[in-house]
This record gives sequence, structure tokens and C-alpha cells, in this order.
Amino acid sequence: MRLTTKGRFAVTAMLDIALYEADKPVTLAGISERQSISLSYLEQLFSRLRKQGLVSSVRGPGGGYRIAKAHHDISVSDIITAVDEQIDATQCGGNENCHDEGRCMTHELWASLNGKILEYLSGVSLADMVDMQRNKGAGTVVFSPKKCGSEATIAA
Amino acid sequence: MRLTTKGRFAVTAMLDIALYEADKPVTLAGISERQSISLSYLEQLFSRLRKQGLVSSVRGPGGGYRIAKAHHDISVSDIITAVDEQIDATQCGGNENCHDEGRCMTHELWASLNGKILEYLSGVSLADMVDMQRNKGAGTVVFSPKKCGSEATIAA
DNA sequence: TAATAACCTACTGTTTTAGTCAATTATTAT
DNA sequence: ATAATAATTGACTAAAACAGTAGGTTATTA
Repeated sequence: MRLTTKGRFAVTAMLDIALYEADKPVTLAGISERQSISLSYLEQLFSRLRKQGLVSSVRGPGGGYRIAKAHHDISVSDIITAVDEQIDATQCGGNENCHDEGRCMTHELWASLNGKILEYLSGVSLADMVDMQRNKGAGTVVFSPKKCGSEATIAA
Repeated sequence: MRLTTKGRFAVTAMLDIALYEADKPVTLAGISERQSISLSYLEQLFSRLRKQGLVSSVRGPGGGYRIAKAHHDISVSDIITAVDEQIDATQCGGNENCHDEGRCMTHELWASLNGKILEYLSGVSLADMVDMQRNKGAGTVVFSPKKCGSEATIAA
């Protein structure tokens, strides 16, 4: 998988909108200032976020961006995949470059890891992040994992 | 975190040794052939694996590499950190580049994800991989996670 | 009609990845 | 002794990805 500043900035920016959006949409210039992220870089990111339907835009003065869905319907993995365009740890996509028979020896390991990461990131929603941010300094916050006991089962 | 072919090749190579090591140590040339990994690239990787004490080397004819510890005492995360020299998803290491107050808004999220990944990768040992590889085609293999219900608890 | 702000495309410097190449050192078999 | 083997070391490199910059266009509102 790929976890870069692109994904990190995207999550930060989405959280920023979720926190500051009220009657008016939030401008990229505002996000840029508050989070110290380059405006042009934000534009690139939001081009993708908009195409994936995560945000909606309003042009002209007083315009900006809004979160396009309910906050608990957007997961961190949604945001990262929107800007990073792949969240895959296998690299041997479909038993391509493993010269022997089919998939490489460690294929199942990476596929399983991939599942773990995705399971976690898709279990944290924008709403969770907002709650966490608001409760900061107020004690302890717990990320709630969806369910328990989901072993990585591999069929040979 | 950083998950590249470097780490993948290292795990594959270690597994190869674990499978083929008997009375004789295993040569890099042999690994190179079986796993189609460049010999020179393997040399770089094993330089680090040796410095981390994961393998021991024997020079000269009949020489090669051996796994230096018990197979169940080497985890996948040990191997990856040995060659990749960082397994960190935060990037703001110690509240450096967050201009406001201390750590950035999403710091806890990445730290928590980091913990998840590390928890999983350190729970899979070389011995597990060997078992899995030997049991291949014999049905279903399950990676045993250490324990259950380990929520990501974040103190604000 | 002027300001605002999204939108789009192309370009760029730096770092990382994934190696290659060439030489050296230690060990064993002949 | 010496030749072959195999680890060990260090420097170098092409290509890709990352992290932006720059400059312009379009739509909307005051």
C-alpha cells in the first residue's frame, strides 16, 4: 500500500471542512492557511475528491467546498483511495511476475495485511475524526473497531 | 509506513532460506535463481539482514547464509524494519511541522494505524510462513492473530 | 464589471526505488 | 600454492514517484 502526504493532507483537509463548514462552504485558501498546505496542491487533491463524489463545490465569491455525504458515510479509506488511487500491498496484482506456478510465496501474507489495513481505515469515519477532534483534551478517545475476531483466513 | 519490494523481497528470501536450509547454508545465487531476484540486490538486502542479526554468513565454497535465530523468534516486521529502516505512518515524527499547537490533527489516526500494522506483522513469524508454505494446497491456512479486542486507545 | 474562487494543464526539483558494476576479502577444494 | 567459490563493500544510475509551482481559464456574486 501507499501512504503518503497526499493521503494525509486529504484526510486533514476533509476534517478541516467538516469542522469549519457551517452556513458557508469552506474555501481552499482557508484550508491552506489553517493547515499550511499549498493551495495549488489542495486544488489537485480536491479535483479528485470531487470526482469521487466526496465533496461538492460552489464557484464564485462566497463559494468553496462542502462535504457531499453524511460524515459517518465517509471513511478514511474512501478519502485515501480517492487521492492515492491504489491501496494494495501485493504488487503482484494478479500472479503476474511470479515465474513458477501462479502467485508468489508471500502473496497471501500481503493480501492479508492489505485486508487488515483496509478493515481499520474503513472502520474510521469522518464523523469519528470530528468527534475525536472536538473531545481533544477532554480525556480519552477510543477508535471503535467494527467487530472483533475477524481472522485472516487464507484459502490455498 | 513504507512497504516496497525491498521488504517483500527480504521476506521472500528469508522464507526461501528457511525452506531450503538443511546441512548446508543457502547461497544468494540459489535464492536469486529460485525467486528471480537480482543477485546484487540480494547482496544489499543481506548486508542489512546480517547487521541486524537475522542471518549469519559463511564465506567461501559451500558457504552461504543461515537463519540466525529460531524461526518463531523472527517476525515479518523484524525483517521489514531491517531492510526498510522505518515502519512509521505518522511523518510528523515528533510534532515538528505542525505549526499550531503540537501534533497535527490526524496524528493520532496515523499513530493508531501504525500500531495496527505493526501488531499484525509482528504477530506473523517465519515459522508461520514456513508452515503455511508447506501446507499449501492441503486446504486452508489461518494466520493466528495474537489476541482479540485490542482497541486503539488514544489519550488526548 | 470587478473581485472571488473553483478548475485545469503543464512543468519542475528532489527523493526513493530498484537495481548495475566493479572490486575486494575470506574460505575451501584441488 | 592456487583456483574457484561466495560473501562483502562501495559507488554509480535510469526511471518513477512525490511534492509541489506557475499560469491560465471559467463561473458566480457584489
